[in-house]
Amino acid sequence: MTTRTPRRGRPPLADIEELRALALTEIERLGYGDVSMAALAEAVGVSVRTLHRYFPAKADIVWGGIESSIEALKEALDQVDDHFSTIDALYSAVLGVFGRDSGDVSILRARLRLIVLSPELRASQSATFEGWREALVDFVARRRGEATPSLAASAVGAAVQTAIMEALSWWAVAGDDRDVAECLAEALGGLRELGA
Amino acid sequence: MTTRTPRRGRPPLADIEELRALALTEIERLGYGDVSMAALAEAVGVSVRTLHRYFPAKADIVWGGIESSIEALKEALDQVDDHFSTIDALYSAVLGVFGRDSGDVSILRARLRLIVLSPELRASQSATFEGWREALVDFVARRRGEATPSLAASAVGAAVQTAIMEALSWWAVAGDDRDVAECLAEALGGLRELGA
DNA sequence: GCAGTTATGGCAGGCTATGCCATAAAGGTT
DNA sequence: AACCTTTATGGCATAGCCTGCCATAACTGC
Repeated sequence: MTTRTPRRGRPPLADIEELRALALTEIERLGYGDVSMAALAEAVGVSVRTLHRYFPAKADIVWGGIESSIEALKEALDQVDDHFSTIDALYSAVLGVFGRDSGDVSILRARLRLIVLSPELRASQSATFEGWREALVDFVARRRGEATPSLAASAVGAAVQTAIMEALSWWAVAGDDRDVAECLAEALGGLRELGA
Repeated sequence: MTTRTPRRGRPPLADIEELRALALTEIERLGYGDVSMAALAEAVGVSVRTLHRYFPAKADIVWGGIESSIEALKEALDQVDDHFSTIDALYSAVLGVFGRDSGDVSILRARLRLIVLSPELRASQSATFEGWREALVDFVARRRGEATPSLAASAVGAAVQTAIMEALSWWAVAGDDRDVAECLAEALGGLRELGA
């Protein structure tokens, strides 16, 4: 891709995704709040300073790991049938991203579980989280025929994101008796009934 | 009220609300991110350690200042006419808390402005914020006839809180051409139209 | 005056995060 | 080969938030 530059100076020690995978293993083993950047640095084999260069903030290790889901969400939102209502379109697109059971999604679920179960991570407001919300806001604005998102679109987009996070939270902490689709349907369904 | 205990040991140096007022003045003067706990401690005249005892976290200085709004919100939600739809009831209650122009609310607005304009504060997920959401979730659950909040109620409550925060954000950063009621109406209106 | 109680404040330490800079490792140039 | 440029690394210092521990201060009751 774009990483095909011939490189001039000293080559990096490792790929960022390798480091992330190693770090996430450690985080899942010990818990996000109970493993320090120093411990992570030792676990993945770089200095603390370098680790901070790969991941500006500790939360980025986890949040950045689901960055690809934003692109997937955007694509899914673009491909939804026009005759769906906005909320149905959102449900369909989100389910398309999180509901499938490929290996990718299995990892994605583990990451989300990590985020959802760690208050510090939920609050962290990472760039990934922002991008995700932006995608939802843009979609809502488009549906409303707005060139630039109004307050209404921003509020709805952000609200939907919150509802989705809530659904994923319940799913993450629930036993095996509920699946993602069910949780998402209930959460977004509640939103749909609000107007009635 | 409940503070009428006869006191045994050493009396506190100051009332927590006095400290909060002093600290908030300093925070509003310099900006939340640009004033350290050390600076605040000096400004209000207590040690850093003691300041941390009054306010477990820096964010609590600001968030705690709008704690009373939770009670106000709960009361307002209790008194809404039953024939209002859920979303109308929420709009009416929230407007009742934030829309009036008493001196109290003027201070409340300043606090909210502070929170809304500071990313660190928005993300902080304070106890006050949690309590506020809890009130909304409980109301939604009650409306849905649930003894204990379901996922749907939790999602809707949290989503509504997000929409409200978005409305307050726009209002806080907007010029003087929009008032709170207008912003809240647009944000919640967007949510209402979602089901259509 | 003495004991018990409560609040304060200093100190040490752990944590995340950033700036600065010397050093290492690669490619290109002469 | 020697040297320069470029890029990455890692160590050091620093700032800031937060907590535990403990000595000390201030007030009440005996």
